[in-house]
Amino acid sequence: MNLKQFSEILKLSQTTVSRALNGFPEVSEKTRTRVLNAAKEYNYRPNTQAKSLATGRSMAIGHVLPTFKKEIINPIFSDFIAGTGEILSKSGYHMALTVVADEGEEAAYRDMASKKSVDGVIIHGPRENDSRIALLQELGMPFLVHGRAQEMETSYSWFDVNNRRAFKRATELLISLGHRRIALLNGLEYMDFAARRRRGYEQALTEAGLAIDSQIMRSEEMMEPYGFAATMQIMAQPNPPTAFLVSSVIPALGVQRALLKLGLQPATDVSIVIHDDQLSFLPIDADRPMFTSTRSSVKDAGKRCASMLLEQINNPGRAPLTELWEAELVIGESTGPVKTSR
Amino acid sequence: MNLKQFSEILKLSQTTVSRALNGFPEVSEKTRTRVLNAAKEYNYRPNTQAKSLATGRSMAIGHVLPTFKKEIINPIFSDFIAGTGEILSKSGYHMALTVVADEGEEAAYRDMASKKSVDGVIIHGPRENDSRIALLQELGMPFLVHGRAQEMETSYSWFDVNNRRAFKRATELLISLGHRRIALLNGLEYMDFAARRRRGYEQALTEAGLAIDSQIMRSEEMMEPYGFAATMQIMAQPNPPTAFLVSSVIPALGVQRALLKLGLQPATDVSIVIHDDQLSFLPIDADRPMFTSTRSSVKDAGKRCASMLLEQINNPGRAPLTELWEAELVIGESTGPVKTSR
DNA sequence: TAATTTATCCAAAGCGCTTTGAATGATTGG
DNA sequence: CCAATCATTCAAAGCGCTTTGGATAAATTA
Repeated sequence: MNLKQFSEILKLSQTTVSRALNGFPEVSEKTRTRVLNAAKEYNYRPNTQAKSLATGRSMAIGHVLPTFKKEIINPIFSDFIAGTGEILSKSGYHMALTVVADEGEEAAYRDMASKKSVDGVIIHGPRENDSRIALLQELGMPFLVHGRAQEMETSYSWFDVNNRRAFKRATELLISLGHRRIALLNGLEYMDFAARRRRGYEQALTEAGLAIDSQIMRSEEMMEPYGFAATMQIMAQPNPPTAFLVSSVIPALGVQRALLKLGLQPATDVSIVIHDDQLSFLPIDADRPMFTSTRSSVKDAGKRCASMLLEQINNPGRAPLTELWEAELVIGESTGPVKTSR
Repeated sequence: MNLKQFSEILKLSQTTVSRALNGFPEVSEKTRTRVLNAAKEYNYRPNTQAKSLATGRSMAIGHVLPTFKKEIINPIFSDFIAGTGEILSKSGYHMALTVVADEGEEAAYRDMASKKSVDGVIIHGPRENDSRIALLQELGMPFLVHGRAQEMETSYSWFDVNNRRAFKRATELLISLGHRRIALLNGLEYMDFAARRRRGYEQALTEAGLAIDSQIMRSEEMMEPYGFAATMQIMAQPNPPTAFLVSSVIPALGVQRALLKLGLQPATDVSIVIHDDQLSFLPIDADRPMFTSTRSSVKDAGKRCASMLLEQINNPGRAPLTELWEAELVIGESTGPVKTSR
């Protein structure tokens, strides 16, 4: 059923029906309810593409997912879009996903822009001086960065968690518990968030007069085996750390596995602090949190990002929006005072 | 830049340009290359909605994601779409995601159908006698079910892994290792795949003349704490099992954590077999697999589902397509012969 | 050479909607 | 009672593409 047929049934013009459906004031309440009821009865809904063509708005926001190295799509993504999607659907938007190989990323954005297939995009996992930002600005496509890209002169809209501060506080917590050697299992440091986390860690160490030792620092993709392998290796060193700072729950599970394999008890023998994105499938806070963590819900981040992007789309002229959230420091069962050496 | 402007530059009609771009034979090779080069030079790409409106095809396939209980979006989903997206983009398709609350699911499908916003959909996580199947058939929307729904009379296209067989074999393996009490930590059993897994497990037990004991069977959402809590509780029982069959890596990590906490060694004290969807962020097969598992890549499943759906879309008349994959049984480090009791 | 075929190209209609500009009828004021 | 205002409604022009049904020129055949 299309508008023409539908309006013939109602014995109204297409104009009136369209206006009635879209809430314009030039139509009487009586006819509006008549139209609305009939729409429900005949299950009439305007064709998406026709509507988009006429209005010039696609009512979609895009995510470009590069199958970054090893063809991984970050698991954090499922939680993020759970949040994003919730907000978007309330505004009648949906999400368009495009999966591309690393090289195809720029082309994918150009594609979206020239085909006008989306009204805006969310940029994930910004790197230093990320080229996507300049690209989208050039294309005139509204966008919001989930994270930030350092060393950018131009201003743009972003949403981020204060990763530096979070890791600084986490490190300080460990220091206050008496730990002097603290290992860092970071994410890939060409990712902006990981770089910031490292800076926070180093700041705290420096301010406490502790040395920064690259022997106990790692930077890799945040997977379980990474946590395991790195821990096994680091703990085998002559002067092993008494605490670990880990960038995500996933590798932290590997750390835990390694410690237990080594016969070491978390908290008593070795402390662990993690950053927790509160992934829905890896909740760590059943009753008493399993890990001490700096936590910030990635799903909530998704919600906020969606709102901010919509804001941006609906007010094209406006200045960039930025927002920085502080992570919460939650004490769990994985930290304790350093063991007074025999 | 639109087609009109673009064709004026080329001093050709819109018809010819359109045909050149879409590979129709009625245009000379010379003009075709001229058009193609110009398109690249001027960065011309046809407007998506206009094209869709004219052709009647949206070049999108839809995923409806219900934020099922606890607002979880299954982490398996990220890997699945990594596969799906890869195939789709090769064919010029993209994915449209809609996140809905449980109740809104049917409405979301109706919406897609009447708005003609997608050319087909993939149904995730089918339940018994799943109502979505009848709905989509009624709506005349091409679809493919990832999984199967039992007790459906009508035929439809599906792709599935032989979950029953996989769990039967896994159970048989444990039995052959001498295990007589085997716990099952299943997913939610109103999900078709989980119900089938349970049946496989029970079949193997029955055939071996072993009792089915609901005391050592659980069915819950596959999260880490579930594995932990269930294991702690089951192992505290009078006659604890000597092996665990676990539905996913995620709860298996919890099982492992529990065992280690209880001072039990996997394989030597308690055997574990899991089903492994080969999630990219939880690879268990670094060198020697950490877990013995029945494995089947969910990403590959995503690829195959995409192909099958496209097939379905491109040949509207054709009979439903079905495909059943066998999971691979991989021996890892988590299984061993039962401990001969003291 | 005239008639036919073939290879190219094009004008215009149509996809289903929104929106402009105008028309109609009802209401009000003088 | 007529003019002016207001509230409703509508016809038709677009949005940017594809595609039908020619038209034109070149190539082939008789």
